[in-house]
Amino acid sequence: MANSIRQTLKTESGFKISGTIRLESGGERFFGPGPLELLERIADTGSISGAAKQMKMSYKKAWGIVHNLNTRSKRPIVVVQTGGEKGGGSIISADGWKLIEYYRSVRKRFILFLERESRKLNS
Amino acid sequence: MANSIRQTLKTESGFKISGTIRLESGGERFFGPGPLELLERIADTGSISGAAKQMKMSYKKAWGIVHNLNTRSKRPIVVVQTGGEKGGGSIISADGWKLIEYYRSVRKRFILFLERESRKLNS
DNA sequence: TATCGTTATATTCTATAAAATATAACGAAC
DNA sequence: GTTCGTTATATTTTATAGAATATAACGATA
Repeated sequence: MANSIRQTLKTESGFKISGTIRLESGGERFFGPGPLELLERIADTGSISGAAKQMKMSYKKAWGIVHNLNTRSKRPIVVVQTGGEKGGGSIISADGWKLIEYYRSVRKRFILFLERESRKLNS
Repeated sequence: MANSIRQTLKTESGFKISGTIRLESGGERFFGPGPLELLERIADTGSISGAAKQMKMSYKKAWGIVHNLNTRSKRPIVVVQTGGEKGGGSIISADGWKLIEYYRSVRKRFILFLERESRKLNS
């Protein structure tokens, strides 16, 4: 492959290989970069609405993601409290944290894969 | 990580790790699974319109993809003939084929990566 | 029970994407 | 110069996604 494509790709001023990975169950998407960031910000802010605001995402959409995660897991990923002091809030469950950590670890290896491939391409 | 997430993921009836990869230049997407399939079908049918029909995609969209590939490459990926015998047609250029082969080879390694990770997860 | 900010949900509006339709240009072959 | 199926392009219509708005429920605390 040390031929005209590589040539082409290089002369096109720096091609990169990028991508995304996600978890799916039963053919349906379950978890990916979007939900990951949302969970991280829920952990930060302590609420769905706060996380949504940070991501400039509508509360409705953020709530939908959380709802989807929770209804498709047998145990909740986000523990939600409606009402109460300060009106309520949300925290990441232990399972939620494990999910986050697992996805992060796979993503880390994925990024290494991409870097290896990009190096191979530009050499 | 041999703990409750794995447990969770397994009991959720077979989690898989899936994903997509693409080539990008200058931060913009250049090539991915969609264009790959389109090019393959153009090679099969000898025309953009035939490929579009096979993919149940509008001709306009297919043409847009081809146009994008060609205008962003210094040499055409798809050689297009308008008019002529049988009205015209399109063929994949040598550069186009190299692009296809390169993407396929990266994708092959990516699939191996996904399989390895999925095995790791379910063990 | 009045207050608070959040969760929960429905509804309406808007912007974007996709589909559908239409039409012209093309050039070899007859 | 007529025909052919394709490329090329504009326009209109439709469908989908997202944003915006509104409102109720919630439950601890004062």
